[in-house]
Amino acid sequence: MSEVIAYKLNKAKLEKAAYILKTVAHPTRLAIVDLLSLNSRLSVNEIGDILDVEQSLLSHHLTTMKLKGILRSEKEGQSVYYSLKEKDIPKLIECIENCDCNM
Amino acid sequence: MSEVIAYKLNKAKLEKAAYILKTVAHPTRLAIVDLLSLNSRLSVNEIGDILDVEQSLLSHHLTTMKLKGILRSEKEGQSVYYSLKEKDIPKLIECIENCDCNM
DNA sequence: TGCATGTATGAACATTTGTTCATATCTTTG
DNA sequence: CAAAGATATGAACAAATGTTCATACATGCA
Repeated sequence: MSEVIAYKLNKAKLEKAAYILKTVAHPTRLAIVDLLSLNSRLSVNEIGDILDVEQSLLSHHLTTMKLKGILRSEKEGQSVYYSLKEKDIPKLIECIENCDCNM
Repeated sequence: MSEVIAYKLNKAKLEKAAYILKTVAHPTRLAIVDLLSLNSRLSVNEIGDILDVEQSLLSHHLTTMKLKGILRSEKEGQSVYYSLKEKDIPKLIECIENCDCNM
């Protein structure tokens, strides 16, 4: 007769967490987070130059990340500056860096 | 004349991190991590009962997670017990829980 | 006003992931 | 050894994501 084994997360939390993680789980988007954790704000152009990502693709990524609450943006002249909205996100990277999972 | 703005992660690290994050970024797989952070090991059956996931689907998830170095498994009689191989992974969940990103 | 620059958008397509289903394998027990 | 239980596997299909391309929009400047 097995006991009910508890787990702490409910369905909604699990879905939300997965949703956020998915948003970040991409090399380019991780790089953006990393970059913005070291530089308080950067324009789309600057990010594109540094990461060497094509303009439209980068814009799609940024839009997604903003939509999901990870980034914030402010328009200034013709440039749009993005910055981290969620300060805890870079911790994910640290956290992952310490793991030595296989590939 | 803009300076080169450094970022700390190289391409390989970014790809690896994204790869691990992707593996975890799924409600069922997060639940598995959560469950196994609270119970040192569980059989496929137990996990399936608790999470109410169909056998084959669960097996696919577990196999993936094992392949990517997140879980470990040991066969015992007719059961297979899974446990967390990577102790830092549950930290991701905590980390994410503290964020208040949009949905 | 018209051109250049910076950014966004949307549709089409490509690729990756998730899910289901049928079936195989292994182990235990009658 | 046959049947039942636990888990894995693989192919087929479905759905979600990533990428590209063409083009639109906004802003600043000649």
